[in-house]
Amino acid sequence: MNHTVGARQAQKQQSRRALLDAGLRLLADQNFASLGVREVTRAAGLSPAAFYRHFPDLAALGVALVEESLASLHVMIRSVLAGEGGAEELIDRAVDVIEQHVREHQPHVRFLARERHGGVRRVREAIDAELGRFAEEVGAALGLQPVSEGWSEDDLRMLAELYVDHMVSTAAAFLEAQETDPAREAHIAATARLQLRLISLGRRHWQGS
Amino acid sequence: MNHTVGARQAQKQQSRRALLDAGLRLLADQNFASLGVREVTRAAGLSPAAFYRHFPDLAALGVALVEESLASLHVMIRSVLAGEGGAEELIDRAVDVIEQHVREHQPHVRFLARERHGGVRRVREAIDAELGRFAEEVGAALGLQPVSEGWSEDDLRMLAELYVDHMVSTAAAFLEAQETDPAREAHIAATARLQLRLISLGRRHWQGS
DNA sequence: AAGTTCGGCAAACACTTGTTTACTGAATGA
DNA sequence: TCATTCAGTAAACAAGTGTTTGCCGAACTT
Repeated sequence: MNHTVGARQAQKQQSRRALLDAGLRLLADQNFASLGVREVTRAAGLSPAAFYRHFPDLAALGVALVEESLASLHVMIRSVLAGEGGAEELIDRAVDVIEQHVREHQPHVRFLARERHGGVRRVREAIDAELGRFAEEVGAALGLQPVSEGWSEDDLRMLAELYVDHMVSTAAAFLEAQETDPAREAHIAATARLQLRLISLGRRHWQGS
Repeated sequence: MNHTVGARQAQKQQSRRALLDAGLRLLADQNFASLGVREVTRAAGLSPAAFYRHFPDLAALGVALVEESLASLHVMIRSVLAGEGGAEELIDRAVDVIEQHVREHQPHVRFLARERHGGVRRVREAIDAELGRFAEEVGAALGLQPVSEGWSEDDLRMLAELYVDHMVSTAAAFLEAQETDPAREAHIAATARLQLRLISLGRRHWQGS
């Protein structure tokens, strides 16, 4: 939608990108609340004042990062639910996709994990709202599966939230493993698969609430 | 063990407590990494230099808080597993106890939720290690239940981790609800109960991995 | 070609920060 | 009673902070 070009806009976008990237890079080993304007601009190669040409606040930069991070999440969920196959195939694919996603978007995922319960309210709420919409999307997709015949709206939502929470926990575990003990990754994946199988077993025997 | 008295020691312990309390209070709306020595001592009514009579580091204070927080968690788990009753009663009691625990130890729980993936490695690792031991305790308790006949060690551990992760997610949800929309608490409790019922259903039909 | 817009800069504002220093004075022990 | 211990203090250190100011000069518009 925003294919305004012109050397002016282009360079502005470039600086904005530099700020976002610098922020994300710094967030590798500190949390958002302890980030500083000067720190970010220094890492981006800009002057402190330049920051305010792009964001009114540091929190605004945080919200922008949330949007970026979750856009990639929505892409991910679709690639899981899109394919064919039974429960087993779906579980395997889901865990694979999560693992790969964490590897490829490590900074974004870490940002989400860290700030989900972090100290900056606006960022926290943005994440929670988006994870809610995420659960809704999962719930709708679950409703289309044959296994869900006879399930109420509420029960579907409950199940979707269970899946989303499990996904978040798994992603966080992958993250921690990748930066401290990569050998654990396979074990985490195996555990996650078993847990999903157990949940899907409970789902098949569910009689409604 | 430490019933050393003497007016001297007593007052020192009192100051230490003041520092811990002040820290915990400040952590209500910021994360640990952005905490400052001056900030804590100011809130505790001491001079900045006094801090170093008690802790070498701010991280040391953080680790002390982790220990406090998790002691109360272990007490909690025992009070859940101690009682009698079938799966349904156990689920109801578990959710009740979590809800009550979050209410009574809000600052500690928030601290754990926030710093579990927070920016200070030493604190993060202390929490993760303790949650691991926690899962172990749950796994052992699960193994004693009749439903677990024929379950392997690994499968029990997998199930225990699922329960612990679920407990953490639920606690975090209660926390968020309590400070933004207390009316949601009942709904969260109901959802958590349903999810636990679904898991326990899967558990009854589990054939082993 | 002349005029306007505006992203970026250096400098200055009034703070806050962690940590060390030399000190005070009450509790302790001989 | 007198000497020692030691939790707590005020003051100073150099270095960091967010935000505003006036200005420059390249990119745009007319």
